[in-house]
Amino acid sequence: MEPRKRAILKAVVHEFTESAIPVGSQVLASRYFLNLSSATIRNELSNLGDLGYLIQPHTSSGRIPTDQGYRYFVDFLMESASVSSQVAEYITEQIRTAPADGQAFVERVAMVVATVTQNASVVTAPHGSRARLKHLDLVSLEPQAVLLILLMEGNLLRQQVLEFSQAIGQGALTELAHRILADLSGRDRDGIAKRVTELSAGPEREVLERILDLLDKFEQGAETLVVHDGVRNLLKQPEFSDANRLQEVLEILEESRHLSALLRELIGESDLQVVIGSENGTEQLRSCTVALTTYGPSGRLKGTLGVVGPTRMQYGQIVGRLGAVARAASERMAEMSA
Amino acid sequence: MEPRKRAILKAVVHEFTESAIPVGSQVLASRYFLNLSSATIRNELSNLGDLGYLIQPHTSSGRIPTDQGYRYFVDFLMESASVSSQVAEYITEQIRTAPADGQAFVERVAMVVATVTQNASVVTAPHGSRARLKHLDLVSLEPQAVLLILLMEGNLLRQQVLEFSQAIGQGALTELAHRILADLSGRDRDGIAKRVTELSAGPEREVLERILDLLDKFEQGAETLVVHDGVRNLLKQPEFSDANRLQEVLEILEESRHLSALLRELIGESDLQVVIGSENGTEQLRSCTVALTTYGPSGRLKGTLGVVGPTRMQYGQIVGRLGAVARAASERMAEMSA
DNA sequence: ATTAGCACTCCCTGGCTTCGAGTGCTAATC
DNA sequence: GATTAGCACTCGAAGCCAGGGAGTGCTAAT
Repeated sequence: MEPRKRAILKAVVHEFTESAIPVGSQVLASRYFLNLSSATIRNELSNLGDLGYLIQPHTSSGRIPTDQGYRYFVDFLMESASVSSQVAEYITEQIRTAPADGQAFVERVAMVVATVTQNASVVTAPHGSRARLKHLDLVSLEPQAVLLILLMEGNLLRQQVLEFSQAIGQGALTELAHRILADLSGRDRDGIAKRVTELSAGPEREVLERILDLLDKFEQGAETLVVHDGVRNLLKQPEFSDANRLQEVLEILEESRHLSALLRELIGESDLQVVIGSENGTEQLRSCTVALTTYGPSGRLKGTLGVVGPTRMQYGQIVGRLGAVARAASERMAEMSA
Repeated sequence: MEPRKRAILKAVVHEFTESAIPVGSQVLASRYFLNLSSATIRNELSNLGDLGYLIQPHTSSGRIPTDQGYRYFVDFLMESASVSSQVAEYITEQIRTAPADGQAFVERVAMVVATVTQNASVVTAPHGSRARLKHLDLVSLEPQAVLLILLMEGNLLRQQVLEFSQAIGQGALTELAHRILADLSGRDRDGIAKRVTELSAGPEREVLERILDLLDKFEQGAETLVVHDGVRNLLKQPEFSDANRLQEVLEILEESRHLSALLRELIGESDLQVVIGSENGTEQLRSCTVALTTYGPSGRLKGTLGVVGPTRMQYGQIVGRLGAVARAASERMAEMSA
């Protein structure tokens, strides 16, 4: 595409993401292209329309970018904005003072992302099949019911009730927990799986199998911790002044089952993913952009962090700030689990 | 107040909570009072207006209840609706299959409340200064940093990082945790406080003091677990078709710090609390009703469970269903921690 | 005390007009 | 050949007006 077309597309996206009103040839001429006449720009706009990058809500209105237009912008024109020192300070301060508790930490991250991007945020706790077991405990509830407590890397506590076929006292449980912990501490999922195969039947093997179950459940996603925040920010955007739009989005956000599956699908392997409007397989998100990145203390342990907002979002700024939060959160976690 | 006035007020509230349109004398005459003329009803409506129970959005429109009108309705006219067997089944099924994990359990309860009331729900985990310690663990993170894990009644796990003045190995920590647990298991906050005073300085006392800190922090509220769900339901209500209204409410719901303070203040000692519109001290909730009840497995352990919705809510039905959920959740918890 | 009758109020709706920003096209210009 | 001035045209937004209707308050009759 010719440089001038690119420049005009970029200007349209800039202008529209800020003002939310369709942009016409005159404002472009007067604010961005002083050496071009509005007529010239009209021609270019018309071409960009033919190429599928821009659309007119109705004849004789200004242009707004199509999903494809945003896509081109994000892929080729966007500059990831540097983060102002004020915002950077806010981020580091909030992350520095975040609690070490895995759940609470994730909630703090979600709050920070929502605040600095002024959109809705979505965050999953760092996890991964390579995450290592840090601690484990067995607590007797009823004669045959036992609470299994797992502490994984990332200080994420998990609990699950196990039903034993016969009663075991707390003393025996404690002893059992010790033995298992000594055996498994520092192992990841596969390490534990290997250990299971080596054991003969008995309570120890039973517990190990349940631990594996639990880990797999978290990994396979149904139970992955996903929190969201900042829905209130979406209400400030004109595209959500109509309640129905927001309702669709909320249905996705509040159903964390859907959400975790969605995130898993979207983020794939890449480090930064921007999914624009109809690129979302999910019907309810067709007017939203989801921007995601990963964070975590190590390669073994990765969480997802991102925003959900109208396709008309300030991509450059948001990508920049997402990165800043991800970096801060990763560093903090590395300290925590050092 | 004369019986007939009460009947008419009741009819107005019924009609308006269902239709959301101001109700006039004719619909009342034709649907509720076949033996009265619309003119008679007009007189009564006018009187009810003078008494402050009804208001007209504009001259020559039907009446809608004032906050005071709803208050009278709730105090004297409302019949807590019995829960249909279908809904009752849904509730028991969802609660029965809820995970034993304290956090996840609360989230399930919030989901159920939101679903059966079709409003936004708010739920806190059962807690209380009389709750008993069930289990405790110390895990070494860094040489001098130790993760304290507490399991309280209600299967609510809490964690906090302790910084020790000197390094302690995991072996010593495990031994310490055992000793403390043997000492404190089954004690409540005051029991632990008493034990602290009896101990001389040392790592054991240090840990006990931190445990007390942690417990008090949860009780005093800043850290009380509060979850909400069902915001999407509010969007179906016409009073929130205007995004600004919803934004105010969301600011309260999403700021769980505010929320927990609010709940603590509202619920007081009573078992069922309905706070209507401007009765809310909180400015942002002036057009909302908050209905709360308590639940928990025992007198020692009480959580709050309730809804936030427009003042025009179906009070009878909602109160009935809140009660049903509270009962189911209480029973389930009693089983869990038996 | 109740009710029929009636004038009145005020919102809602739909149609109409005006206004203006923006367009596409054509012909002139550089 | 690209650019631009000029111009007719389109279409939504906003304002205005009239008609319809639901609902009221008041008065007089029952």
